[in-house]
Amino acid sequence: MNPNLRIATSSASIRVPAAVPSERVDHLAALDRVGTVMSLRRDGVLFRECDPAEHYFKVLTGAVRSSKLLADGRRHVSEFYLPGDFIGLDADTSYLFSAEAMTDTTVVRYARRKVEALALQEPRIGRQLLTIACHGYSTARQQLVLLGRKTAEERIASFLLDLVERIGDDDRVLLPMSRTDIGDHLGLTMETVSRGLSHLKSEGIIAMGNSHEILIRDREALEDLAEAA
Amino acid sequence: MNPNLRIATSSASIRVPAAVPSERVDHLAALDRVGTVMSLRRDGVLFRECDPAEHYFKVLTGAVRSSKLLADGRRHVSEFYLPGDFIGLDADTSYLFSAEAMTDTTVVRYARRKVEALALQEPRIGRQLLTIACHGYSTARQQLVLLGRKTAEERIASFLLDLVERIGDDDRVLLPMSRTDIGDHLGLTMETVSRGLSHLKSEGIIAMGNSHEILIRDREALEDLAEAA
DNA sequence: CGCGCGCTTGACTAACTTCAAAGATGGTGG
DNA sequence: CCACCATCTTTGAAGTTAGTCAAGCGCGCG
Repeated sequence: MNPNLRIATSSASIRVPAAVPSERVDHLAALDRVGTVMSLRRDGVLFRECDPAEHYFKVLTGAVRSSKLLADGRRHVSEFYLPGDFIGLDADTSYLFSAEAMTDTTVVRYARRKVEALALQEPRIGRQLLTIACHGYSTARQQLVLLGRKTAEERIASFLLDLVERIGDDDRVLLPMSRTDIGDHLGLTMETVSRGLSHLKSEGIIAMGNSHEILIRDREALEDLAEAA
Repeated sequence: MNPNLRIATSSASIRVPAAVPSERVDHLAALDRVGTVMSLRRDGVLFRECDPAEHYFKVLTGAVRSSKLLADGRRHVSEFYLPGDFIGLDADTSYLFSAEAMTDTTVVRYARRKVEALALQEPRIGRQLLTIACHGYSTARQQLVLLGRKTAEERIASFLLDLVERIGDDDRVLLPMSRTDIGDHLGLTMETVSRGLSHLKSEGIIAMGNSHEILIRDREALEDLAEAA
């Protein structure tokens, strides 16, 4: 058993991710009855690529990274999951990516079998799952544009704005991930990410407390950079 | 009214895309009753980015390109839709991408409102939509790895294998799209795509009849290139 | 048969990566 | 509480991949 993954006893209220559109009410409440809350330490593994996909997860606190290794060691981080985010809907019979906690994290774990059964009984649950899947699909397609056609600095600007939106407080955000994680997410190297951030700082567009605390000083300029889409 | 888009009279049988996994039966049959068959000429527009998303579509014959323009004219092609593929599930209230026919094409058009109503009545329809959305999500995430971490030649190899799988006949495939479309899909320029194909040809890995007819001569070598994932 | 558009190829350039080293940061134990 | 060490980040210089610009080819359509 993975020592980084411990099952806690209590239940928990789960909030809908702010970014999921068009659905005001959280019909997933019924799901909570079939969910188990778990705690993971930093670098704890939720699942690995190719594991049989028997569970869905939802992040309560902390942050999870979804990644994949190519044969020669190149890594791609396809998503960062933050509080409220649902994990695993893209999986077929096996997971296509690994998922690891980037900081100490709590998640709810749902048996996939039970969720599917519930969805067939209660159309509104099915509908909610569909909404989540469509939102993930849509977000992934936006990221395709970023990786396919944006420059390094545009990618970094888009990334910062996205994170501020999701876990920022006004114009301030604490990055839960390393420069390497960001690079692997944006299709860049750690060094290019670092240089990009330094450049944004030297332009007065952002400020940094420590290297993980970002302050947006000129949101308009950042949006112009992210632009394009 | 768009002259490239004409509504035909007949109904049509719709096959499930071969690539959608884990669902043997096509519960969408009930949907056909609420669908309208339409024909589009080459370059005909199904919808544009920002149009209100009032319809879903499914390709019957031909090929559709889903693309987005950045402010300065850079273009990204996020998906190619081929016979059997369902279009529009990622959209929220507006479409996020434009969709245009790459060749003469027929599609079925479904009113989104009617589909949603059906899905709530009939859980298996909802389940089928969920499967399609998850498949799109999963495919998009695979493409993120390609754009984020693969080299030009690896991208081209992956692309060819994907197309052969979807519309190829054994080891032969007719590309319905231009080099520019392929480049905009793979995050490359037209020239790089052309050079990549020429190089694969010079290595004896593929052969070309005319520039749109590709023959896989050494599938193993192509898979090794696409590899990595 | 000729014309036009898309594809190919070549030479040069730019953006990002790689390799390397120095600078900060934060966690731990004395 | 402070000092040390490991780790992560920043910065610099050189290298590589893919992009840009430009010219010529060839297929397919009229």
